[in-house]
Amino acid sequence: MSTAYEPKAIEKKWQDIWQEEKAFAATEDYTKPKYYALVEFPYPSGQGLHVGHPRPYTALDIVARKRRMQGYNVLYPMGWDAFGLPTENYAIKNHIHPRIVTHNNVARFKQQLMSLGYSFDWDREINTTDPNYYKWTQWIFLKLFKAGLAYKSEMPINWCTSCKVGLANEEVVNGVCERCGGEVVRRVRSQWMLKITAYADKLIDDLDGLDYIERVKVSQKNWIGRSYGAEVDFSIKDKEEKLRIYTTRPDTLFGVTYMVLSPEHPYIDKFRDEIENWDEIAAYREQAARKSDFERSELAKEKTGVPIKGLVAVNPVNGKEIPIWISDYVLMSYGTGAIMAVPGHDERDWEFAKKFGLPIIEVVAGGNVEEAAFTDVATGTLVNSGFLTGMEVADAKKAITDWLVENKVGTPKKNFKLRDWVFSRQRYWGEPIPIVKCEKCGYVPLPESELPLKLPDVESYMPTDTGESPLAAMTDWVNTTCPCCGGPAKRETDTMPQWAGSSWYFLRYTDPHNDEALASPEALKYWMPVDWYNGGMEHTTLHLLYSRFWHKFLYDEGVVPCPEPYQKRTSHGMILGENGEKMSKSRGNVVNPDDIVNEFGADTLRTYEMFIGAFDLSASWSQEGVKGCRRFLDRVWKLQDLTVDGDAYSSDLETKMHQTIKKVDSDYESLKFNTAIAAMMGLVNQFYKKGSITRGELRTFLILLNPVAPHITEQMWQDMGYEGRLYQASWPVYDEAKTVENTVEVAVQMNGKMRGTVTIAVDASKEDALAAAKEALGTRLKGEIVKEIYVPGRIINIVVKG
RNA sequence: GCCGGUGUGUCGGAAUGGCAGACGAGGCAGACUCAAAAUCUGUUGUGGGCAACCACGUGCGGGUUCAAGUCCCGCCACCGGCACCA
Repeated sequence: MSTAYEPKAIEKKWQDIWQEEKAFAATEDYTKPKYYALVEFPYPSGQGLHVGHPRPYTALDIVARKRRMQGYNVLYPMGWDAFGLPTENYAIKNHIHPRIVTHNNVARFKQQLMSLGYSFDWDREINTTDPNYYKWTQWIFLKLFKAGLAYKSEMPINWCTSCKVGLANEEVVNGVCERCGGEVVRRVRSQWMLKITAYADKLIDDLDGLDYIERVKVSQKNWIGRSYGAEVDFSIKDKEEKLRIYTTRPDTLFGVTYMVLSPEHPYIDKFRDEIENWDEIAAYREQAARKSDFERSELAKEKTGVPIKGLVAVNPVNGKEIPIWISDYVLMSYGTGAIMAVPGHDERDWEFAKKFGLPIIEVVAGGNVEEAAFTDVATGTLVNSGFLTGMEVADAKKAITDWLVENKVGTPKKNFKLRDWVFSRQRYWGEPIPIVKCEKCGYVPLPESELPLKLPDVESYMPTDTGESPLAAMTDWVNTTCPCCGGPAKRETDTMPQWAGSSWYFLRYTDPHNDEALASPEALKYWMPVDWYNGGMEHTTLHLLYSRFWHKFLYDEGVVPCPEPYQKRTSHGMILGENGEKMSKSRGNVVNPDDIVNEFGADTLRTYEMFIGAFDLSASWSQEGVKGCRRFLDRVWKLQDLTVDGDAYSSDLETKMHQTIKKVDSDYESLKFNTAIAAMMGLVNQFYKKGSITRGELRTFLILLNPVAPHITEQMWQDMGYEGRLYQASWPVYDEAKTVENTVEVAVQMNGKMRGTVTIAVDASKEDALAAAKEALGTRLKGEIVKEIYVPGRIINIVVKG
């Protein structure tokens, strides 16, 4: 009899052995085939590890361990995305330096991750707050600056009047500060911006060659929001200036009945003297300016606006004079800040026209424009549209665009919803921006030799009243000399956002200790791109887009060897509390992974998290389910007592063995860990039913289970006296021919309804199969047979009439 | 409103158009035990029938097919994201 299964007695022991033997170190042998598996590195929060973390980590740990057993040189690294607001706020509240808070949190996280037995290569651990790391974050920023992709711009930010602090959009809830409930207003500040829009086309087009799950691609495309249309110049009566608009429906130009300017449109001030109802316009504009984003969207349903008296636009296609309105449903930040309104074929324009009694002209047949805007572009023929009348929408678009170009009143134009990236934070705990401002020379980049520009060790990192970064108070640090002219200059006091460090960290893992470059060209050439990257859906449009942007830029600069950082991207679902709600302290449904490891063991936690359900869907925690997985591992442990001699598979289980290898192998590849584990549970049940397992069967079984439950299997491997370590074993292969039984149970149906089963040879002829089926049906088979269907190995269906 | 996702036993969840409910949990019955826990064995969709068996059953309504949880059309509910992008 074996001793009882005691995870505590074996898990720490094997973790230490693996560490000592450098079992999972990626080697520098660039002749071997490589595999780079990556999970998003965590933000080391003060709460410690959440049970959500192990889900993706275990999933790719399974893939990494399997790849090693398949002979790959595997890179599976881990690190810390440690700059950020929560640490800074905690530091302020508790009067501990953020560096120390980070250090403590990282230590705790690392200890917790270690206790789960992940095969991370800990020699490559990185930390975004390490000056040796952020030196290269700053280096990339300088490259962006020199390439003209980093620039300063006036931008409104969210300002909490009570905390006196700039807030991220996510920190503004229902128009008030998330933390104190204080009023949030918009303040205009000069901010560093990154020109991600310069890569908008590539960020969409290059998705085609990538193995990303479809919904990630769709989200990225929608976020970038590319549209094709035309810019058209409307003349303004008795004026030289043209009113330029953007439209995706130039084909509807004959249906324009009015124009709308955004309240921020420069023409309003420009033509102030001509506007007869200036007071009314000014009042509307002020009202719009006062609205927060929240209020603007709340009031989105009810359109508001004021006609501008004294200005009249002229439609270039037919010379018709049309009124110009001002309304906040037109945004200054998209297109030209002005639109042509076609109420017959645009829902917003239709709503506005109905409210203010403006005319509606039908120019595309197919709907009833008095009832609703007709926006279908697939069907419909142009009417009331001069030379376009009679054309289909697609043809009309092309014809009118040609006409606009020919008559020099418009051009084809492509637009994006994507905005440039606001890259400044008025905070202490982030990477300093390596720029100084000189009165004479303007914004001057620090020379590379001065990197890293370290965060000064301030006494107080409290936010200031003025909305400036706490760094601004550090006059010794701020006042410097200009690298260009040597005159007095001031350092930039804003820091980078948390997204900066995570936008290139996957490159650093390939060569984490390099002092000469962010990574050596050889390491990058060998390891990149990442073969499989898994992370949360919440990072689809921010982190994933930002890091692709940086990578593409570095590719254009010749720093990295490939245009895309990640070949494959998958996403995991959330783990919810037992009540099906998101885990949170206030709901009291938080499960601490440490407790599960203590009570059941790391292997049980790993197995359960993989068994809980489909990997990409959210799943509710169940303590009973955890117990079931522990019970399974107990049964695995006791297989040792059933072992009999024999390196081969026993004849009655041979097929089952080959089937299970095939199933587990393919399920691990397609993230179907729950069914892989179910298959292994089924196999264990068979061993018990039979009452014995050969050494050869157990050996294969241990390898299959190892990626999920590495400690128990490694221990059993040793106890059974198999050669070497289990982590060094080779992944088993199956024989396709041996995955099929000689005889098979086939369902028998009559008129498509189940009537029983027959056991026949797997390659039985149709005649034999039908004969067997008819015998099984016996007297129940009556009436005239009209059709007989036989799908070998699957089903026999006899269709009768009468 | 738009985009994406999800609806299957008591619960978590399985099912290349081919035996719905694998696997796990829970329940019930039994074995072991003085007893309980643990463990082991059996059983477990609903209704009818002593039984063989029959009928019904994958959110709702239609359809295609010899055969639909799966494909098509039209809805409903819930979850997540975006929100006047011309």
